[in-house]
Amino acid sequence: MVTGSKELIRDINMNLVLETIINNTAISRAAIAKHLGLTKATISAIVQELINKKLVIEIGSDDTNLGRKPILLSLHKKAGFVICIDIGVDTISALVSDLIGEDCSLKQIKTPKNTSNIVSVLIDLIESMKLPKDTPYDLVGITLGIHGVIANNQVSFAPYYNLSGINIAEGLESHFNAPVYLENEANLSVIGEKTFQYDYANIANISVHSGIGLGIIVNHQLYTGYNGRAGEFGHTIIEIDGRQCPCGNQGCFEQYASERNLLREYSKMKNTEEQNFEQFRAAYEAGDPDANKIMDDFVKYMSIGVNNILNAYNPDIVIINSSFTIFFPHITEKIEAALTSRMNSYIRIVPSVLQDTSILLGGICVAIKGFLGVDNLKLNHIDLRG
Amino acid sequence: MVTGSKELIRDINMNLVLETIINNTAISRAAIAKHLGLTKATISAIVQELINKKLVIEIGSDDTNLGRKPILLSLHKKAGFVICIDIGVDTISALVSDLIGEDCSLKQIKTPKNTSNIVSVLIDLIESMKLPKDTPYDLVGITLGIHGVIANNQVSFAPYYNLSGINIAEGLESHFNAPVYLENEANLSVIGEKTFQYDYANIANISVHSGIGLGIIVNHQLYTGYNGRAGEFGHTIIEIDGRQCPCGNQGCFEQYASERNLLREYSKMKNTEEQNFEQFRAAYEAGDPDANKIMDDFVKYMSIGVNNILNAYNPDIVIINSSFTIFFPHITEKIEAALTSRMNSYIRIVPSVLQDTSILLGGICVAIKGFLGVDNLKLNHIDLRG
DNA sequence: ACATTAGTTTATTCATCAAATCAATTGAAA
DNA sequence: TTTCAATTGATTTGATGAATAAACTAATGT
Repeated sequence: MVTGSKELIRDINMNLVLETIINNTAISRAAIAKHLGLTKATISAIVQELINKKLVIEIGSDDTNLGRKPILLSLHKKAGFVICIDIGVDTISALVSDLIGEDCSLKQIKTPKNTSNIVSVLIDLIESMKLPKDTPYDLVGITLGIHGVIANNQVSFAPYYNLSGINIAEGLESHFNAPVYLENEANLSVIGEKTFQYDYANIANISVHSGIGLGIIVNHQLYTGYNGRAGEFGHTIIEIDGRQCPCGNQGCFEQYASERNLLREYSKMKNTEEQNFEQFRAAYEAGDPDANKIMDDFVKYMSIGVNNILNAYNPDIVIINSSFTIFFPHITEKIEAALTSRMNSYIRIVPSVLQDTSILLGGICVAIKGFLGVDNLKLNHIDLRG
Repeated sequence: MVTGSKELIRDINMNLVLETIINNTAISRAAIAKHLGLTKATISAIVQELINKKLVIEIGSDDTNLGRKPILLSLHKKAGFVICIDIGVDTISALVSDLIGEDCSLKQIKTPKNTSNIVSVLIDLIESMKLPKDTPYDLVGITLGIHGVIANNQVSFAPYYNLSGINIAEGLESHFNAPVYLENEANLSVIGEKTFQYDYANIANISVHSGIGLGIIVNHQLYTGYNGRAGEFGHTIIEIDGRQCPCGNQGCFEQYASERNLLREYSKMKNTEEQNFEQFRAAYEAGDPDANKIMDDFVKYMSIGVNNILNAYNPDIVIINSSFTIFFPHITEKIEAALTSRMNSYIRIVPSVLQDTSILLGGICVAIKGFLGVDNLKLNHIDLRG
């Protein structure tokens, strides 16, 4: 039970001050006081505490044309570092980052066939990376991106690899002495998009890959549902008695709109085995009518999915993350144009900007938020492939 | 911006104390202190303030077998009263209630064809009712249930009557000098169910009538989305290129599962005009095979809708409110059995208990919550037709 | 009389606020 | 060039109010 106390108000105000400093990059005490509506005395006291904790540093003064020059404050971005590891079906990707998502380093390995000793694989991976040295806090959090359902920081269901029953978090926590956060990949994606790109209160982020997942932000917070299964949007039904899905349903959305199924349809048309996305893309750009038909299907099915999201969640914005939107970003305009309901007011439908980095960047945010205690983090996007 | 301050502490703790008193019906200061983890001194001070404000009364002592007998505290349920008016397509229903949803009185009138002077119609209706007298606060809130979309406490879209552009809230507020809350009917329903019946953190409440609406509770709070259109679940698509819907889409859920459409299908089978639900019900109970087929369709379509809700929202519980569930409550078991996905873990699917009173009772809760400032209200259900 | 539980009183702590003060800077008047 | 008013930033000081701990009073049964 959260009751009111002196400690609570200090907590609230300290987090707000820290949040203000981070989200404004460089700001003075006076400006923070004005922004938050607290007195300068209060802000000075809180800032002193943050400086003592080595979370905030003074970075010189600003150029103003009247009165005493303000001392600019900034997050001490090298106070510690965080790690996100995306455990993909084929590849495990690890990203080390400072506290603002800058100065990252990436390493990738093959996902082992047998995942029973995943904890030691991850420990070896982390220890093989170049980690920042001599920081006040060192490693302050690890996030694991999982292709599956998470409940109580454990994998409760994963279709592509067997991680259920293994207590990954505890294993890593005791070895690195830092909190470990497990989260679904689609959920990390939406956190990444919100933090680095689209700072809205309510967001729906569709991740279309082999399956289809939906990351949901409600009132600035990730929504995961009763037991972590919110956003299993690929298994909503869009066709009565439709195509059989391995999940047991007929007519699941991902039997129509997922990359895997669209490529399968394309391969059928071509009477070949397993066309990959690159082949499809080349054919499409060469004007191949079959590829064109597949693209039309993608637009048609996605517009149904988007319609269902709008009428169910009514988010501020819908973000689509898929190979299709990576290579043909303007496809979202076609999807928007294909919406038929006149009940939908104008809502932005946009392609992901972070693309395949959204999971890792989202994971970085989770660990940073956990360490700093900041509710609503805003950071600048740094393109990893720049 | 909500910053920490002394007032905030008092606010938080006062609301918690009030909430504890309401939700426990009768409780002592010592028990509140234990329940909230605050000291007895704090609780005594807050309770004194609440008694001074005439919101809480002492109602004698409890029977214990050792030590001083505790003084039981209770909400002063006659400190004021609230009103909810459900503006239905055919009927306007008004309910006056004390502060715990007991001691209600109901009045119904026909909805006027022309709703341009709706404000004066509502004023006349309220003034024609027997209202409690000589209470400390008198009328403390009015909730209006609207069959349409609400944004910023105004009607932004209503399919069955024209209320857009009329500032109903302001008109009533200035006349009665009490806050007026506008809310969608499906949203009021889910608030009613949560407060009086199913106290879960995440709830999806399907209201099936002429259309299909969904009231959504996320983290104990109503979720309405970016511009109040969350839960327009009747216009999610369950059939690609399916039945034409007036909204412009093809294959909307409510073209299959709404009462109106099922009765229309039934009438077609019978080659008669406009069978009503009573006729259908009689035929079904007499074993009519056509009626049986319609019932099977309802189960089939609803199981698709429920599947989509489970995979999108993953709520703690799904509540279904319709004529079908009122007269055949066990139908929810059939709907549950018709779910085909093996990915769905066990989630309760239940018929509404409040049935057609859920809107009015939900509206009462909104006004009470607004007056008392209590976040998480729990009340006991009083059956209006008892 | 004593153990036990309920509720109140009192002194202390701590985070906020308002106001005064100190600090630093500009620019115009002397 | 010097001086000083104006301005803005940051700190210090005393007051306020709400929570706490601990001591106290109140009531009750054995």
